[in-house]
Amino acid sequence: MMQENSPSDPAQGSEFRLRSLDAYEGNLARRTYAALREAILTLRYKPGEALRKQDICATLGVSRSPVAEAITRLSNEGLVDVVPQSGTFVARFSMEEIREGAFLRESIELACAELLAEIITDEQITELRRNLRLQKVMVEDGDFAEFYRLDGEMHDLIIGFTGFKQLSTIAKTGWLHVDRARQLILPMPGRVAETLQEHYDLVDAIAARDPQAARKAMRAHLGQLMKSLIPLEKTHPELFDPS
Amino acid sequence: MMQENSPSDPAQGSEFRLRSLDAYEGNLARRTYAALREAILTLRYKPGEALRKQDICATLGVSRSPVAEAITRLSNEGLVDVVPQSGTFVARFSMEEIREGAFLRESIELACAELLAEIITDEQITELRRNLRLQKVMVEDGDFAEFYRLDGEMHDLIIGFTGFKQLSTIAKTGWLHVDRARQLILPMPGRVAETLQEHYDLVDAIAARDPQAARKAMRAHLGQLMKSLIPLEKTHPELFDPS
DNA sequence: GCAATCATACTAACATGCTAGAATTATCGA
DNA sequence: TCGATAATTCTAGCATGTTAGTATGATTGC
Repeated sequence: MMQENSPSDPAQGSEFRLRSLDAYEGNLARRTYAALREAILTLRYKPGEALRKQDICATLGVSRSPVAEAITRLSNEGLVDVVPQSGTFVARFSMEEIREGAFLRESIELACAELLAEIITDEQITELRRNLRLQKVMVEDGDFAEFYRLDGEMHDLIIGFTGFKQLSTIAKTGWLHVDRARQLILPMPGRVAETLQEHYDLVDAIAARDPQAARKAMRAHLGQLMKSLIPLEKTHPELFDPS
Repeated sequence: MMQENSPSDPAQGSEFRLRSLDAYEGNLARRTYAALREAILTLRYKPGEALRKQDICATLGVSRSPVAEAITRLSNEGLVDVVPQSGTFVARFSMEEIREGAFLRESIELACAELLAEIITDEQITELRRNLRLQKVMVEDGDFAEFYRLDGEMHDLIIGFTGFKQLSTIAKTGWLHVDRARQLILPMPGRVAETLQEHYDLVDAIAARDPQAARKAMRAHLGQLMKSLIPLEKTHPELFDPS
């Protein structure tokens, strides 16, 4: 099996890319997992790149056990590919997986929105609206990072309001690949404003207790996102699975 | 933390409950995971029971490493609860988790059925119908185990026909808790016949390319299942999470 | 008899040694 | 010069030693 390193980064071995473990919580294995996951999702580890266990151990100051467990979890989530007796590689993008993640999230959130239209409380609507107001501020200030954080929080709120505890985790796991790909897109002010409007439409539909409209808004929203992701396969072919 | 063993089985230590690893495939860790998972899902390991790593190692003839990795995976799926520095316990049933698993699957399959209504091919419809004919035979013969296997296969087919590769795994992971609880229900011939009819309705709706009808059929199907699961909390309180 | 304390026997979590197999590089033959 | 082969150096996977924390049972003090 051959899986070339990026030829551009021969001397980046000294790992600046992993945050210290005490930025996270849990046991060593869980924290190691969190650190690696973040580095992969933010593209500090590049798709196709080999993951050197020894370097990771040295950088984080832990033994191979927690690192191995972390890699196993990442492998289960599809963020890394493990090749037996050979190596572990950061998974390349796959438009197929991205579509699948988006479909999964759409499935879950459509179902949640539909359910919520029946059971949502006024306090919960207020919380969603508050989140939207914050989003608006971030768009005005051009603080895209915080906007995306609030975006994620809003989706979390919608799922969480159903009362289901694990659903959000599952939705986010599927969403990982989408999130990683989204890092490649420079946020365009105009597009972000549109996104905000889509969020308004979605919350309005839920608040109006109109499942059909909520479905439509959710569809439109995710459809727009996919439209922005599809060109990536052409512009960054080296980051994608040959398929 | 206190988590009493079932007082009824003091001497069942000798593990008859795990199938040999060569019944599965993959590396040791994966096979160990599969063996434990099967034992838990078939209730050969009872909810609340402590999992003794040493016994498992001895029974399967492997070291602690693959067992530890297997338990980590089971923990991620919610099938076991790990108490740090204390012990690992087979997760008790939780009606909340069961509802959530059912909701997740419903979300996914509704979305799939809706999508399929647009893209399903005649060959795929034929395959579904063939599966139904087999189901009918099993109902006639009273072979409930095989019926349930075909049931699962049918759901897999529906999801798989969308072309998404991972979706089925996710749906099944959420379904785990439901599946485990279902082991407690004695299949009643009458109910199984009804279930078969629900399957017919579902496939008919998809084949007729009628998303609305497909949604309705799927809803009805899973609603019936939940109805049969709810009484379990009363009849087997010791297997459920105190909540 | 009963509550508090202590010793013991467990466990998960972590560190590390070992092995087989794959990729890479070096060596050799033409 | 080039292609095949052999040696080296990687790796994942597995086994096992070690540590720290928890639950349990015995012992003590009253």
